[in-house]
Amino acid sequence: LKTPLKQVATSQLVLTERQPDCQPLTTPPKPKETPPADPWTPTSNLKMLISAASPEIRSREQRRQLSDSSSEVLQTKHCLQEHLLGDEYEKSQPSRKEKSLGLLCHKFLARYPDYPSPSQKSYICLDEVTEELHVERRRIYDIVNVLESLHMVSRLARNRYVWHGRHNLPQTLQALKKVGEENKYIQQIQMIKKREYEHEFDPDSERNEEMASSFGSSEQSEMSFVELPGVEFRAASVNGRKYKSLRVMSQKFVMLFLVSTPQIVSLEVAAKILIGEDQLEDLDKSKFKTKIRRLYDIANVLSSLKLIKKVHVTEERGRKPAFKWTGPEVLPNTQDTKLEATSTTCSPPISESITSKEQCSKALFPSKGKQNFTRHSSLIKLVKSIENDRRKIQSAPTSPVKISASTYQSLPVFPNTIAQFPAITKQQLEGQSKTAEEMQMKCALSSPEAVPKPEPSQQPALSQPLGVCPASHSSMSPVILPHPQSGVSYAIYLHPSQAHTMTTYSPGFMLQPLPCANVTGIKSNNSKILSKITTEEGDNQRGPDDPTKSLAAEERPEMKSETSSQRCLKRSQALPENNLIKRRKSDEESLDTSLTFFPSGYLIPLTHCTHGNKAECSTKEKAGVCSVQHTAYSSPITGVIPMPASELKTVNIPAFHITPLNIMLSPNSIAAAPVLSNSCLNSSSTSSAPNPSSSALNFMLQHIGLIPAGVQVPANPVLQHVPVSSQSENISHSSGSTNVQEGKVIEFTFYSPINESNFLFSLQFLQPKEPQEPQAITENFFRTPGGPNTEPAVSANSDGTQRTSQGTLYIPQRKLEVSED
DNA sequence: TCCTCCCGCCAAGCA
DNA sequence: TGCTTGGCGGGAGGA
Repeated sequence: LKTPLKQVATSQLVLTERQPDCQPLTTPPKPKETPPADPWTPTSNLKMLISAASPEIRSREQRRQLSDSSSEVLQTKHCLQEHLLGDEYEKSQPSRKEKSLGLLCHKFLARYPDYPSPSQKSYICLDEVTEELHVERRRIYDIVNVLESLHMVSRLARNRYVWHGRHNLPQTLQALKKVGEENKYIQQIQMIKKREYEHEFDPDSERNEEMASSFGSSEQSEMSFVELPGVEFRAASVNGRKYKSLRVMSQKFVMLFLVSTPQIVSLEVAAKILIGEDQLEDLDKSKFKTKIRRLYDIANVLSSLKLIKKVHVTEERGRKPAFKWTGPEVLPNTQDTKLEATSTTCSPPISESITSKEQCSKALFPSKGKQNFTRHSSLIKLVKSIENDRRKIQSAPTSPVKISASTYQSLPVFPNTIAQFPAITKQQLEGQSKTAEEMQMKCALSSPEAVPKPEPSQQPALSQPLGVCPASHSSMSPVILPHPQSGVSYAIYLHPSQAHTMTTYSPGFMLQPLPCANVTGIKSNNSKILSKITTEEGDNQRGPDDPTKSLAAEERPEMKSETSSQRCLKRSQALPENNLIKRRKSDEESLDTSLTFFPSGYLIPLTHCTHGNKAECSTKEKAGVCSVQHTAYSSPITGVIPMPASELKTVNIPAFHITPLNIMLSPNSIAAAPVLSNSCLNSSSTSSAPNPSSSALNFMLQHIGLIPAGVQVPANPVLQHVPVSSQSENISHSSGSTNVQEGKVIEFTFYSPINESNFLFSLQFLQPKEPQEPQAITENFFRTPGGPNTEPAVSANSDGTQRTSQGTLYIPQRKLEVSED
């Protein structure tokens, strides 16, 4: 371990002290010397305590100490300090040069080894760095962003980065070179130079238009971050800012060097190219100046990395600042198959569909090999979604420790591609045709081995995702997957008629532990589609007379490894019971860690299942109904088939859970029953409406896309019709939610800000007394009047509320014009 | 004078 | 509401 640089180090000192092989693997201790102007007085002691308590104060104080010499500020300081803050203070202030980003970067780099041991990860805590380097966070971000662009660091969590050193540099440079070539930066540079030669840079519109068209002809487009497999891009910002961030700019800048011959790039040319990519129409001076500023920032960091060196090029117009590449030579790519660096647009440079497909697939599903790639532009949405998820992970206060690439890829079942599954499936959904739907239904019904792959033409570049989707992909609804050790079953419900959702976006596709053994599937009236229910228990759980044994065996491949389930269980159990949504989100965000995933359907775990833990479900062949034979009692679960708001999709909410008693909807975990156009269910009174479980309700609404994630509707939504309960409530649940009497039907409308529509929900809480009744109820409940193969009709009430015919809730397209009630 | 780039405002996003 | 992150441009230091 090497002692870090002293704060007062001059640039020369920094340069001499920075040794490439120094290996400070941990954050070095804070330098002991105190600024001469800030002696250790009671006041300063107090200040220290205060600043220690608040980063903001700390930062402010640092700012003051470093640069604030105004008397106004000084008056607030200790008299002794103030006494010393005169000339002496100013003299003690580092000069502008000493505060340069390049020097700061040297200091920063000196803290970490160029090639850290893979076994020992160096973590970067921004707070520590800013404190120890006596610098504002903002400056550290500048450095880190550039380093991130070279995959020398990666964001781990809030305030926390991982130091990779230069291990990834060759790969990164090669990838950048490839992307640069594909983006035809050489031509752009030549074009700009040619123009400069012919004319001075002229912001006249004509010239700009030419330029714009030229850039357009070169098929430039917004480029996003070039990633490396295993070095995940975890930008904090998931919005558009990311795409003009310092990271991206830095990569582009490096690309220019790598594709140029000689490897000298002037700031002006670089700025023009970067501007040209971003906003061709705004090729104004201010933009140019801003780009130049940023390029200086980047160049300072790259210079500190000894990748570039400042030079000057002399042209007709005089001396111009430029930079020369002094980094490692990047060999040309001779084997494209080995280097999957693609333009983020992916589309223009890669013309062949297969290539494009493969590349995009690889971009989504990086193999373990040393492949470089960028993301296909068409997948930016997916990437955003993924990054959004990831960001949530990293931003969470309890962000998990980053999983290294090796860990990532050594997960028993899922590569890190799983983390992208929701987005992938979402993408798939958007492009789905009916044929695909049928195929997916078959897929869902078939064994894992028989999972049909979508037609390439329908889902270009995504067949791979499907191919690698978990075997559970083929799980049909509902499926009980017991947890072998705990006896807690996992279940997934998927309404047969919604088989197309099997591969569609399913925010809640992860499994939740379902501590319930008995589940009844919902039979669809669509004869073509059969529910399938399986149970699988651990060997120590399986009863000898398990009627579903064979089926379970068939489904066994769908079970993810025990470790996955266990982790899921543990994680889930560790979370508060009453925080379903958070749990779901949290788990969802942890996809890449350990969870078992199901492509569709989701669960609200039973919060109370203390009696039974064995699933003994018999598959009612073709009917897909699992009758319950156990005497175990448990709370029902709710399942909702998630669907995209972008399409008019049917949504079935079929996850009724049948205990030996009956089918029922948990009072504390609402089952959103399909809307009945004219509620055939009992309804009469509007008083004393039972409150649906807030968490379950929100869970449902969020997952069917009616409210954004994170938005919570009150526990008592707008209940419009509250049918009278036919039975007295005798189920109690510990979640604290209002008890709901069985048989009670709650009908309420909900205005979805996302869809800008009103939706009418009917919720029924059932608890038939006979075991067989639930099936009938279920069937009735989900029977579509039109009969099999008939799509339920959507009806709009006069008030604009979207109603569906029996059994299905239709979610309208976004922007559907319905009255907001 | 102009290059260089520090500095910090402020917005976005998230918890 | 507070914090993190980072885009952005004013304007100052230095050559």
